[in-house]
Amino acid sequence: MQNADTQALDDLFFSRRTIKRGASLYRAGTPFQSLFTVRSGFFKSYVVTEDGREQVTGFQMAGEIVGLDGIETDSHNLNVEALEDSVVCVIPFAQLEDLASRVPSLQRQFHRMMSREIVRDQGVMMLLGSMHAEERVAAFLLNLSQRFAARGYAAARFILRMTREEIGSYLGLKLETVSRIFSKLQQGGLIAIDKKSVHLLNVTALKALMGRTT
Amino acid sequence: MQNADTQALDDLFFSRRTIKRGASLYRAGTPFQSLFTVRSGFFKSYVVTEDGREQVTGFQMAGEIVGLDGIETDSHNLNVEALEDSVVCVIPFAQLEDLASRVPSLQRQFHRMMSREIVRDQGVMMLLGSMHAEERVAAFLLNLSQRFAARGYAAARFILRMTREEIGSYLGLKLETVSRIFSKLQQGGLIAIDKKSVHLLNVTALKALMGRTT
DNA sequence: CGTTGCGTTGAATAAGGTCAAATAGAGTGG
DNA sequence: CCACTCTATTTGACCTTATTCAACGCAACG
Repeated sequence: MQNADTQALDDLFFSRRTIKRGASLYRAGTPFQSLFTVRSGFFKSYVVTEDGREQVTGFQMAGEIVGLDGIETDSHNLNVEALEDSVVCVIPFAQLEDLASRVPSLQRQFHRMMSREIVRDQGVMMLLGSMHAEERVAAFLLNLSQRFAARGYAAARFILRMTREEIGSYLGLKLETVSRIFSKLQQGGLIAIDKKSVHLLNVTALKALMGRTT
Repeated sequence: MQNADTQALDDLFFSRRTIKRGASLYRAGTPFQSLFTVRSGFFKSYVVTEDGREQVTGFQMAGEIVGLDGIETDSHNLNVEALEDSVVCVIPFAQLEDLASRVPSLQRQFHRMMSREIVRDQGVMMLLGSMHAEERVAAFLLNLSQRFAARGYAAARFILRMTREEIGSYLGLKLETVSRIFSKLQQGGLIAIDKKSVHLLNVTALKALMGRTT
């Protein structure tokens, strides 16, 4: 969802860090020191309960920010893992706060970014709380599409970096359900999907699916 | 979830505003100018989709903060409504930002607060995405209990300010399901519930319910 | 009192979940 | 390069859970 907002931060040009596919950017419980903006690649963030259940809370792509969960307690509350080889820009938080207090526009920018994260999460709550499986999957695809488009990638054709299980976890569905719905959408001619590569054929119909009053 | 954090803000002592039961503190789409801390009373926040579905995104009680959703776009994304006659403290945001940039501890406080909101939302996502109806209700009661306790009220005995339908919306369940689960928990001796007044009889068992590996 | 909103409960139904099997790739080591 | 393994995905059959529909009770209120 973040658009040009992170630009201001990126321009500060802090150090970079490379994270290999499957590796963690940070883990829950570890000390919080920096925020990260994704330069390239793809991440998932998730929480794990005591009893071992894992809930994906979001996917982050280039241009988006990661780490806001750590500010509250000075230690991270989420796990963030690269779904492909990725590069992030490291923004030491102390430095950012200091700078923000002296540059009002940066402060503003930063606050907007946090607020956006809150609003985004509430959108997910909406999705999880009041949509049916099919609507969730449609919403998920459209959201990805929109984010890719916002970054100059093709809106209608993209690669799913995550597994069906991760999608399911994010959407509050089982992986089989996700798979079935993909198949169904394909049969309906709304999308073409082969493994990880998706092609949105009928965006209008997908949007209609989302808003259906079941 | 907010504890003494809002204290720093409250101490700034901005103007107050009274909201009658059923009245809105603010509505989605209206311009954002201020944050609010709840001095007394009880609120619900919710979003509405184009097709009219309503999703409750949270309940706010004394000591908690409201309005963070408005920062991003300078207009509110949520609706906030009083569930009983309430009083809030109005904090003009421009003033807060200005002050924060000059008082590092206040800046820090404010950032923590936003981060806490993000973490809280992710907790709700966990709840909605990976818990069963019974676990959700247990989690809901325990969460309320904990928040009441944090404010010096009785942890085991409190009044539900919201209807079954609002609870259901928040938990991603239908009101009948919520009602049934209350009845079941009561039969199991975990709680005593009569209309809006709840008494938690076996907190340990409720916690166990939450963490069950179904 | 009648009405209205909220809550409870039962019976039937539908939506997703679970279990299981088959297939297809991707990555690995020889 | 090939065989082998492991993981991801798809699909079917069946089952469980929560929803839907409906009836009823209760309390507040004009």
